[in-house]
Amino acid sequence: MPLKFDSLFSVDCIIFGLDEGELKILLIERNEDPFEGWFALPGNLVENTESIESAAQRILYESTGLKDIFMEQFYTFGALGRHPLGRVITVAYYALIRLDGQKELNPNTNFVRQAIWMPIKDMPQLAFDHSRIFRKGFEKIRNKISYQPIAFELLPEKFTLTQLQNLYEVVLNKKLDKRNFRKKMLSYDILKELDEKQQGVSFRAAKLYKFDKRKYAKNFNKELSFTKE
Amino acid sequence: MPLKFDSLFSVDCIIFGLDEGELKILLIERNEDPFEGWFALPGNLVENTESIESAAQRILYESTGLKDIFMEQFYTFGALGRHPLGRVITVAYYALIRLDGQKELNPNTNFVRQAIWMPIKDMPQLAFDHSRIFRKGFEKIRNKISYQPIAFELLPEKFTLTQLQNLYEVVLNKKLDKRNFRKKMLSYDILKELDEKQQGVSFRAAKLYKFDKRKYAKNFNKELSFTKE
DNA sequence: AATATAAGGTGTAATTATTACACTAAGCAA
DNA sequence: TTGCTTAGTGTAATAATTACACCTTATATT
Repeated sequence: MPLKFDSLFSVDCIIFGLDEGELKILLIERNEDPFEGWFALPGNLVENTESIESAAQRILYESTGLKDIFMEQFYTFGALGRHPLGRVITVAYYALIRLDGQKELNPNTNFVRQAIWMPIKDMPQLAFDHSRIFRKGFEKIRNKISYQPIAFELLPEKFTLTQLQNLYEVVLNKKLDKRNFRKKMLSYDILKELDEKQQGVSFRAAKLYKFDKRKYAKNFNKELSFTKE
Repeated sequence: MPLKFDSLFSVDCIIFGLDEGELKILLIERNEDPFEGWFALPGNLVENTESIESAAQRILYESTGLKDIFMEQFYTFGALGRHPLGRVITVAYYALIRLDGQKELNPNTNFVRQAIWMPIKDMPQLAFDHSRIFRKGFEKIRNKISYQPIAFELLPEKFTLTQLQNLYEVVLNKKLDKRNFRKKMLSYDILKELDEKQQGVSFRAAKLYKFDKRKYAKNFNKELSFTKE
């Protein structure tokens, strides 16, 4: 095997989470060179005995303690200068996760100093070309949320329509009309209205809803459009 | 560099062309093992001194003689068993090209026995996991043609509205209404109507149009929707 | 010259989707 | 009881989509 074809490759993950209505992504602080002390996307080299998907799962687990997260591949980055130590091609994944209460992060590999949830509005400069990867991934979910029911993966199982609308507004970075949003969302008939209300709020409590996978599967071979306006 | 991270990786290309209204893709017949004598997508290993994009260009040139084709990356395949000789991860690209008259193919590398234009309706089983790659790429352009002006890259510079409609019908695999198609397409104001007509047809000649990049750039930051119906 | 053939080219009405817009209701807190 | 905050609701105007059929024009044939 001639050396000129030899390369390393890696996986990098953009993990989105919603914390009190604020969109965050998971970053690690690097504990080794290059870029020691910098924030980066969780990622590492792929071994040649594992599939890319399972590498993504393993690396995420080692960096953060999180397990069994559904991830979707979105792009592969291989510019020549992207890694200071030589040719490393990286396959980028994103995932949307439900934080609910527990969001402790427990990295268990020594090249990670800590893992944190970073509000996307405060994103620092990242190591390597990770800022670019992040922008491309964020663009991807912004686009995807408009026609696929991925918002529900970020919300708690039971949510109010206002929470749902806020999420769309945060991701799309624009205001939506309350009446139109509700009318449209309900018209798709993919939500189940529960007999429950929000608890512990100091104002009129809103009805809770669940995303109904059954209805969704029944009503949509074709795509939705959640966001024209 | 520990051996367990060592991998090879490659680029595979799906090149679409339109030949007398028929959609074809470019295949090579392999001249060496594994899969000697099988048809495959043009592809090969990426050297560690070239970017993925330039590797795609180089490999396409070696396999077919074609140069300076715009290619877009769409997915990376890395299942463990996908290559019989070991771990090879492949980055897949597609391109749409204008065949016009000249469509001779001149492979100049000895692992390619011949390169041919294969009608997509006659696609044979391909080497490696290339059938799967093809399906995913075709799905991608089918999706993309619905909201981006990529159809024009396949057509000759001057085309009739019927040719344009036929292309949409072939890619989307459904009939469209002539009046509605024309109304909508013209409403986007991205075509330039020429003072010329089709030549050499044995029936009433149709007006020729050009895609007008200027108008397109002016009229669209947002996306089109060519195909609801 | 007349006719046949084949595709080019065109409009309207019904339906559906999208947008803009503002007030009352409910629950809690002071 | 009053005030505060968010929940929840409808309508009318506009725009987009769909369904649908006939006349026109250029060429080829007799």
